[in-house]
Amino acid sequence: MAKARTGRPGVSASPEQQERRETGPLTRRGHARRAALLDAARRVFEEKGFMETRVTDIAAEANVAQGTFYTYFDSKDAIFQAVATRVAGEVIVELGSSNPQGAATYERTYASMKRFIDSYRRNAKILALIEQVGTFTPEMKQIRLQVREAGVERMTRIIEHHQAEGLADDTIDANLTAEALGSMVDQIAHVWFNLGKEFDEQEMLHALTLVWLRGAAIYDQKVAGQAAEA
Amino acid sequence: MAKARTGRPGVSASPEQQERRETGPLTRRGHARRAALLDAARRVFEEKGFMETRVTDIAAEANVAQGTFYTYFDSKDAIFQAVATRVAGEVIVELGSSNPQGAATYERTYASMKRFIDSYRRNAKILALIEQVGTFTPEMKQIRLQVREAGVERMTRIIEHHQAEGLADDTIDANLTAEALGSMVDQIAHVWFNLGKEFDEQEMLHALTLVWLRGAAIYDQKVAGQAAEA
Amino acid sequence: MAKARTGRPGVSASPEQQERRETGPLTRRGHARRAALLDAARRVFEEKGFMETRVTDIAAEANVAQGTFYTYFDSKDAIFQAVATRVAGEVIVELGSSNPQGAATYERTYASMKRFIDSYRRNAKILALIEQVGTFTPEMKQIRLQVREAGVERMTRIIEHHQAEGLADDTIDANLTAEALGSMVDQIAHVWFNLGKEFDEQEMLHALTLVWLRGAAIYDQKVAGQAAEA
Amino acid sequence: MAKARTGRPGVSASPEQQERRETGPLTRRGHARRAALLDAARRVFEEKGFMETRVTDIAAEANVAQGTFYTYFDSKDAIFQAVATRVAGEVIVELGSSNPQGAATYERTYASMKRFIDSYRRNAKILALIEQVGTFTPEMKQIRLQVREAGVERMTRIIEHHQAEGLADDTIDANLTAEALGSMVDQIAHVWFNLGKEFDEQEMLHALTLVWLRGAAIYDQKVAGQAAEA
DNA sequence: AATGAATGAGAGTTCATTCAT
DNA sequence: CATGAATGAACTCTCATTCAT
Repeated sequence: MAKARTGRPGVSASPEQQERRETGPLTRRGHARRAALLDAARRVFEEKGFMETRVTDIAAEANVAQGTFYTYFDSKDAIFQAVATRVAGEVIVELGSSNPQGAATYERTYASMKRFIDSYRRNAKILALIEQVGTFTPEMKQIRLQVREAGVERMTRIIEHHQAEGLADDTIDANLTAEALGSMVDQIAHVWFNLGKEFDEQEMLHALTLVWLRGAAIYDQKVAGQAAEA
Repeated sequence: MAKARTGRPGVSASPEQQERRETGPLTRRGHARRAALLDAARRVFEEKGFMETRVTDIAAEANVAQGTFYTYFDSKDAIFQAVATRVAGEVIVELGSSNPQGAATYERTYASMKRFIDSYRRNAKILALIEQVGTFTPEMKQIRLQVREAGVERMTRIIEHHQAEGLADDTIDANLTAEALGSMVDQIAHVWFNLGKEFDEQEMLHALTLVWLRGAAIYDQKVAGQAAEA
Repeated sequence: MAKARTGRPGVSASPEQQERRETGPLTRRGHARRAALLDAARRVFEEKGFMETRVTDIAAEANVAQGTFYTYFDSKDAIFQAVATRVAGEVIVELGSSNPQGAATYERTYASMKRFIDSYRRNAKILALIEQVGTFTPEMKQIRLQVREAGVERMTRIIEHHQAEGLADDTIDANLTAEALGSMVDQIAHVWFNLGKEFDEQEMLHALTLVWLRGAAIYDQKVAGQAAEA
Repeated sequence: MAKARTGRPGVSASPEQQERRETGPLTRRGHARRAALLDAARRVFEEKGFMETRVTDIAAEANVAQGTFYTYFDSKDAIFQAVATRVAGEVIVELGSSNPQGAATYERTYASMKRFIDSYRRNAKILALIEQVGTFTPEMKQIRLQVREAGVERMTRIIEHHQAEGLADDTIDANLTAEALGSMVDQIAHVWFNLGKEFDEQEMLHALTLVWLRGAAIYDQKVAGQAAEA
């Protein structure tokens, strides 16, 4: 009789169909599929970018039919948000896992920089996409800011710690300084890995470390020594 | 740029129309039309973003028929590139216009920061779009890098000037340091005006100025003074 | 009915499942499930109409999984037909249950009208859907005509009875007149309950009764009296 | 660069694009195209019904590309409404064009019935579709009621005219009687031409005419004569 | 040189139906 | 028998670009 009125835009899915998408998969197999789709999506997004990625591509990469995609995700935007949230979470965890205690010596700061740069490099593509998609979606802007915030907060705590210990100029605003220095590292990584400008890793890490310590007004012998030699 | 998939594939524009586009407008009226389209495009792009902007919108905003658009520009991509190039040029000129001679005192540096921030604020939307579109087009990446380069180069010269005059630690790499500090300012402006994080203008400018001077290892009384007071 | 285009074309259901559908439910629980699905379907169809009803909705309303639906019914079309047949049967029974014997006085005719109108009102939504779906399915057209036929036949018998008793003009064609008068009542009910035109119940029943008695050329005192008064 | 984000549901057409649809075609060629599409739509709707009609079918029938359809109409629903409105208007005009003056003799009434039946037969398919689509769209319900109203009003005036002239029982409610009798004729035509029940034209017209005159309580010699003969 | 209409390849999404567990 | 997930053919609508006038 009546053929299916399939794919008619403007007619939204019946509530019952959407429920599963909201509830999440119920069976073990369902969970596996969802995860497979997420992984596939990450790979395709990294390869093709957001706009060039088609839902078809993701489904194909995950070896499922197109319709299956919609069992788990509402739309391309939705799965991107899921991927982005996961990556953002990972990056935040990676940054926070390091031990920021003790004095910020040149070596420690250098190691910290290296850790950030490595983490960024690994996730550069997705981070860039978050940035790009953030242009049209407020949610992505939030995620982008959260990643940033994690880094900035950590820097703020380090600076405050040094100020409290008398190891840093305590007349400066720790938070704003951290905002500035965090931005510096963030942007260098972006220019490096996303815009494709090439830097020598060691030299760049050295430069960042020096500027960071000086900018944070931390009294460090090596830095001071360098200044003294001048 | 990547080929558009729509239109009438397989059928290319008639030779005459092609030629007209390549020659550029010859008459005075033609020039005016082209300028009107560029202005309209900038406005529409700023309002709607790149993806959401339709060629129709630009034509309507410029009060010309849709077909007329293609008399002056090859494609949506082409007009965006034209807009971007113009804005980038303006920004570069604005940054370069200031006088970087003389010692980089706190006041001068602060003023310089303010100039940059103001310029960015005025052009924030288009700069963000350049960034966004740069995700898929190498040409835009280049333009983005050029804007950056202009700022970085200027900072490099300032640092080198101070090093030559004995007013700054000359053991540091002037160029890499400029890259870092330039990134800092750039990114702060981006977070501020595009991601919408709010900062107190004076405080932020103060913080940026201090970090800049310290990070560049410039010997300045006020900065030193502050450190001394601590 | 016309073939559905979706699903997994080319792959037909496994023989076992096919058989189960044809045999009908054997266990007591099976019967209950089938009934629950029918009830649920009626409710959903009434609320959403045929096209907007999804198999999912019916399954959810009946608290069974989607797959279970197909254990009992071949398709959405099939369950609609089952619902329609049931409702049609009920309506036919309701109409036939009244006692058409004796002279068709004003009071009796009025009461009969009222019974019809009430029955229609109760089943209006499904009757309208039968009509609607009848647009594409011959089976539904048949069911629609059967309901009608039941009413028309009954009216035919009444008229013929009166003609035989000398209580009505016997030069008129009893059957065609019944067709006309049956259509009248049917359509009024449709306009009233489905198209939403509002009528005063008593006045409308009065008007229908008068037209019916006059149209059927039945000699009734009250009707004649009214005419005489004029 | 960016490929067209074509057909992305959820993103509505830019205002400028929609404008033409609202303004209507500006050139003569445009008007012709619009008319061609309307004609094509009517043909396809009549052949396939509403649900089975695809926008593709209409475009093909009108010998235009799919996209051209959307230059003139928002959607399938929109063009159906346009077709329906036009047909409804035609029917209303056809009904109103006849001259209802003078006494409603048997012959005049018979001719009037014939005119209605012929008009309905010609437009039966579309009228049925209006009915069907009316199930989901209030606008169609309105159009359907308007067509009805035109007929009912005309009948009301005829009855009132006769009542005023002393040629009809003036104790009956002219309007409700017209509602009843109009419904009768309407529904007979529907059953006849849409549900496919076959009637002998002359006999049916005769029956309708008699019932109409009697039901409207009009004193006519032939009718009275028939009654007298009985 | 300008206009307004024409084009058509696709992209996203739905849902009846089937199948593995 | 029940369940929940899988399938994929359709179908609608968009918009960059071209063309006839």
